[in-house]
Amino acid sequence: MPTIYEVAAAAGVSPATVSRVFNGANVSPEKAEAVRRAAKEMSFTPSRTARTLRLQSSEVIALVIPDIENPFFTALARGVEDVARAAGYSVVLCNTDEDHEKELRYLDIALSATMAGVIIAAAGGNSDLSGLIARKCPVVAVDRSPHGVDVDAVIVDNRAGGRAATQALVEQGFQRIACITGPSDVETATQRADGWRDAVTGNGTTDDRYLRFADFRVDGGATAMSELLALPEPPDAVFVANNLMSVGALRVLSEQGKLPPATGVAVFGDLPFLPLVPIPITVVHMPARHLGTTAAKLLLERISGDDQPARTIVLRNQLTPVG
Amino acid sequence: MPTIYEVAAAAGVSPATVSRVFNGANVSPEKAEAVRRAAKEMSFTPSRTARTLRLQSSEVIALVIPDIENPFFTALARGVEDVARAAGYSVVLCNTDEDHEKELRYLDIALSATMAGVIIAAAGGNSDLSGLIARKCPVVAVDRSPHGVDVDAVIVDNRAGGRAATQALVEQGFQRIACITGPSDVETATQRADGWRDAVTGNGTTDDRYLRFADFRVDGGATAMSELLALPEPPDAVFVANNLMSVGALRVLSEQGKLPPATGVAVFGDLPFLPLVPIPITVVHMPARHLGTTAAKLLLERISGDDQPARTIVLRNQLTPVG
DNA sequence: CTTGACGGTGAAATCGATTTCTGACAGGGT
DNA sequence: ACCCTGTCAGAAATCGATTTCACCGTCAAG
Repeated sequence: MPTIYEVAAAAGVSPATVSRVFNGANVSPEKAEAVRRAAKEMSFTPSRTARTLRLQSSEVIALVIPDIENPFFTALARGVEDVARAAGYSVVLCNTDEDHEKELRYLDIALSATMAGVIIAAAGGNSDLSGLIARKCPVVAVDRSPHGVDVDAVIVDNRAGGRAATQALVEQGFQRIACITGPSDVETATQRADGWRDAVTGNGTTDDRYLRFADFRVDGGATAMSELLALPEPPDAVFVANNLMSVGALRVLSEQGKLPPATGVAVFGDLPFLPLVPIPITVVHMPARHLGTTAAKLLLERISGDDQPARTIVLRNQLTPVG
Repeated sequence: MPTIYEVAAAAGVSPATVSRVFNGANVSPEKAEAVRRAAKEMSFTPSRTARTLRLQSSEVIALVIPDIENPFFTALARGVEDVARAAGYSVVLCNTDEDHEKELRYLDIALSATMAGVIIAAAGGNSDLSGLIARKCPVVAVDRSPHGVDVDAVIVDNRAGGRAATQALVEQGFQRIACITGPSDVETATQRADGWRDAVTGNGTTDDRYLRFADFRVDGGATAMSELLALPEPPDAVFVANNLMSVGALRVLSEQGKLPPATGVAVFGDLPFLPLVPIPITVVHMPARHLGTTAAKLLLERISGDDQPARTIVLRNQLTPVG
């Protein structure tokens, strides 16, 4: 790894001049050319580490997500990346696995590596962003807005989405509509369940025996579905609050020969890789990529010094009717 | 961001002592305690940037993949992450989008940030790893082994997998077996197609009109399938060389009412989120996570100084029969 | 009582880039 | 001829941690 000093020596100038060439300051054409030749010659790349240390900031933003294997979050990541790259920033992806400890570790890294900012889909509700806030590190919450701290957030209207999905089941004539949602300490999970409750109230059984808190994963969805079907009076329809759990739920329904249209199914969030649509289910489409691009834009604004009070942007979901 | 100097001042010791406390060198219990108290008090975190600059290496490894939205690569990423984290390393994910320029940029970053090592699923065959090699930066190739350079690699037997998948179609009695594979400059694509050719030779039409080079993406798979079906004598079966393209291909087959078992379908690689298995297709299961864990282990060995000649590890695929 | 070893500590050099400060020099106006 | 302005370039300080080197006690062996 050649350094700026070696390049300077080779080009017969001072390190300061080399730095100026690479940062677009005023340098005479001849010296600039000499520097560029020497740099190319020895394939010199300025050390980001040294640069970051000196400037106390880097062009890297951290994207902290709870589950890298969920297509929703990878689509979101693509959105973030597109915007960030266009602005000259690199994105590093941090997978927390819904684990607060891992999350905290990554936030620590973001700080101690003086990253430019953080976009976070918090694991659980009570993520500790206090360190970032105290250090004035720009933060944008996405998909889930953490409890208690006031930061920019980009979310969807979970309650309205849950309500609309459930409402669709009501209109299809189902009577006992169950709900499988995520962990009770995750805001998106409870809000979607609230939407379900809104829609079933007065339109069927609101009985909380039909409500299951699972884990936003395939197996959790399957387990919850099995439990529901084992009830004395099993539900005739189910609203599943995320994409992965719907996979599990549908598997169980399939095993028991109760696939739609026998059972009504509405899902919050899409599964991008279904080769065909053999089964009629209602889907609340999530603008995953837009969540990412929007969050990235907000973050870039903050990074460039914008310090207006925190904003919350609510994107719209779209309901795909049964088809 | 408090520095080691401020902690030293608060604890009444020298910065050297603070450093020693945090790195487990010999320090008297009282001073150590004082340092720890002061550090906690002002919630001090050592600057990774400074540390990295001084040590000329960081505990971060870069994982460079061509498509973060492909479940295969995210599963692989999980594997890498599990092993890396257990060894105290952080993983940063770099998505190249099959773009050589982006890839080169990320490799440059890895170098200039003095990362501990790189695991790369190369975009296209002729990725330029020469910079890494010249700088002796540990590299492990995964899934695809780059052309021309001799580095550790963890791969699967693509040709054997392609042959087995196609052979299964032969045994099911299909006559005109087509092949949809990836870009012709990606090794995995051509090898899988070679496997197809092995199996169809003498067992049906080897006509290269039945061979399509697509892009390893959903839409590419769909387009290729449409073209194949539009042939004067369309194929009665198809071997699709990756998971995403199979989604597109099956969509087209569905639209034309030619879903399996009417058409034979065999796929290299799995789609994890199929809620049910309504259609009988043959799947070559890829050990994605194992590819990741194995690659990470190799890399860690290299990082800790192992300099034996490069190795190639070939993992086994498993054929899931029609079901 | 001297010598050597050793644990504990601080001062200062170091990693590689950026930037301020300063000086040299050229050109234009009076 | 003199001053002022402006451009270009180098010396040196700086970012924050690590580590070498030197030094001081203390204690044990001779």
